[in-house]
Amino acid sequence: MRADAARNRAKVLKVAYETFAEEGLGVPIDEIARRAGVGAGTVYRHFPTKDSLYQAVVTDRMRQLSEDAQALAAEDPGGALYTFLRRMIDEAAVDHGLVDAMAGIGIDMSVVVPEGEREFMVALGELLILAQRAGTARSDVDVMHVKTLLIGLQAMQRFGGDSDRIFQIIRDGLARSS
Amino acid sequence: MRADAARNRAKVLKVAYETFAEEGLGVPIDEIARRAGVGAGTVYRHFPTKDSLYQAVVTDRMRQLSEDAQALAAEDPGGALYTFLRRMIDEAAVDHGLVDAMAGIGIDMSVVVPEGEREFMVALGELLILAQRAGTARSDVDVMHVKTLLIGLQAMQRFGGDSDRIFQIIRDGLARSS
Amino acid sequence: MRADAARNRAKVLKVAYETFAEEGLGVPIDEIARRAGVGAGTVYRHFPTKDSLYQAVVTDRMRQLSEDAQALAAEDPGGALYTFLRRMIDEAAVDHGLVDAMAGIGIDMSVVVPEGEREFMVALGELLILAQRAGTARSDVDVMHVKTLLIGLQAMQRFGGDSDRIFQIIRDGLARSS
Amino acid sequence: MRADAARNRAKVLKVAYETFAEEGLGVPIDEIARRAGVGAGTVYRHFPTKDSLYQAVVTDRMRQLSEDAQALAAEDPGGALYTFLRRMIDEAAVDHGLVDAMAGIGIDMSVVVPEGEREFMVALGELLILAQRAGTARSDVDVMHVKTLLIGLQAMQRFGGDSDRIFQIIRDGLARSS
DNA sequence: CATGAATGAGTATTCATTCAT
DNA sequence: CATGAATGAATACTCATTCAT
Repeated sequence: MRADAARNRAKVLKVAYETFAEEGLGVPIDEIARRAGVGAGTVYRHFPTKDSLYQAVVTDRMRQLSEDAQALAAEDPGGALYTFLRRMIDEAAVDHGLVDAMAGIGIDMSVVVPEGEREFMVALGELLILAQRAGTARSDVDVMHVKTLLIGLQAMQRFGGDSDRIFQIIRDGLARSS
Repeated sequence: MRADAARNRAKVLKVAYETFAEEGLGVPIDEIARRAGVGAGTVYRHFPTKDSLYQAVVTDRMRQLSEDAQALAAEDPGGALYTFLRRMIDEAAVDHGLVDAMAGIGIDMSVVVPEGEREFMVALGELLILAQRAGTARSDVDVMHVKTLLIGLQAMQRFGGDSDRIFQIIRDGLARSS
Repeated sequence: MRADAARNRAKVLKVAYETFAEEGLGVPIDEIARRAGVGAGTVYRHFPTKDSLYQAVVTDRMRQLSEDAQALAAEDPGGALYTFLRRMIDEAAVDHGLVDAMAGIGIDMSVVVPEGEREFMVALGELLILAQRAGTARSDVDVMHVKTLLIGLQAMQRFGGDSDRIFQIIRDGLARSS
Repeated sequence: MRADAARNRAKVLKVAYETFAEEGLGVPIDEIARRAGVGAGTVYRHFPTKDSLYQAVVTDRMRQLSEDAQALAAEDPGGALYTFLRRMIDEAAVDHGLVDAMAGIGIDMSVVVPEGEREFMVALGELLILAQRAGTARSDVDVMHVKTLLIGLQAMQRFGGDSDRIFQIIRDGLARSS
């Protein structure tokens, strides 16, 4: 790919993420093209359908998150899981329910983002194992449970309310020895 | 209201709930009218905008749920909270993320369904107090926390996975004496 | 026709005139029914189509005008023509372009209101003849010319501006001995 | 603007003028698109609302008229005013009451077409001054009076009847030394 | 390759008219 | 007769996608 093409792709991806987060998934492709400073045709060259753009945005985001998780694991193995969950929850507000909105529209993320998803799960799994070793997470849960709790926590965060107490409840439940 | 009008209104509401649940909020009004066996104009007579139909569907559902909650409280005061949560979670699969989908579309339920909401919160609050009295819920949570957890649990249920373990985690977290 | 039916008919006619004048011809029949305090069905009983209501409104108005013209002729034969024109022009603002709006919508009044029209022309003709006898109108014009000027004057009045000077110009043109 | 886009814009404008004149303002945009041989979307790209299309049509027409007026002034200063009025009146039949129809629909041209309007008034003002210098127009009228008379003349023309005599009456009134 | 103009199917909403109550 | 609920055709406008420039 030519350098300028790659630059355009990256620019569109970034703008798309921000725009979806700000305005919801309903924003027209034209609007994203405008904000990215390219023609609509250029968006379509890189992402042949709107769904493929959704997918690319989410994959990209998951990659970033996986990297964050790895960095946290290196810094503070025992506390990384909760730090990471807390961070993702806080960012859920920014994402404005991207994933749920997609679900609401009938897009099944697990089908649509298999690669990014796998990477992400691996990274999350690492954090869980470290926490279990450190005794801060019960042993009868696996990475899917944590992923599920994460989904729930994000939903709760978006719903609003006393997120500290909620986080504490989940943390207590997750830490309790079974 | 005339008998036939009331019948149509109820029919439309029922069909709308089912159709939104099945197909998502995107279904055209025409489709709902078709399924309800009425003209599109009839839907619009009762619900002058699509948003008002969303709102009516949710209000209606909340009323049902409030009634369910009251019935449960009468039967089994101590266990009612968890029975109710469990039931709502199971039904979340049917709802197919109605509320989240609405959020994704930019509809703020708390603005849109104040009456039904209030009733529902009162009923849920009853259950919480009964549980606290029975010692099955920690005392440092209020009804908003429970509502928030419910939102999260529904999101998790829709996400799929081992809902029993998840429910147990939340229950443990909620029951833990603070 | 029963007394209440007649009362309804008159009420609808009055309300329709006022409403069309205020809001334009676009107002839904339902709105007129509402303002008249009757059901939509009742409007349709008396005026089976919207066009027939337009027609009835205009016919009714013309009948009033004819009566006005006759009264003026009796009072002041020489000046009646100009007084009448002036009055109609002033009322044009109230009518808000009823007739022109109808023309704009593709309704041809001359086809649609033959009776009322004829009466009106007779009354106007009377005024013209009286004015010609009194020497205040040139002799090379007939009632159609006056009607046409009236149409124009109403258009000008609605357009706004210095209606006195305009009226004077027309009056000068109409009075000038040919 | 790209050449093809400009061509489409012009084509739509031309077709819209003709179609409004023929069929009234009620014609669906789809119909105009069809007649212009473009998709509905194309009409909307150039004129994002129907009102903006009305406005563009009128602005365009006023520009043509201003040019006509200037040409006439150059040819025959003394007679230009009446020649121009006469011409506009004759063309009023073609316009089929565009402006009045707009007024009937509730569109205020003076708000909507300020630029085209100003140009037109300037051109008309020129003609009036030339006529006053040549002694063929009374000195106590200004350009607004003439504009108003024009509106009225067009209304009369559309109404039908003996337009020559009418024109003569107005001309006599306008020429009469005050 | 990039651009942005064109396409046209899709949809919420309105309203004249009919008809069951 | 009166009512107002039901009908459904009509229409402005949007936006994903294609394609000429």
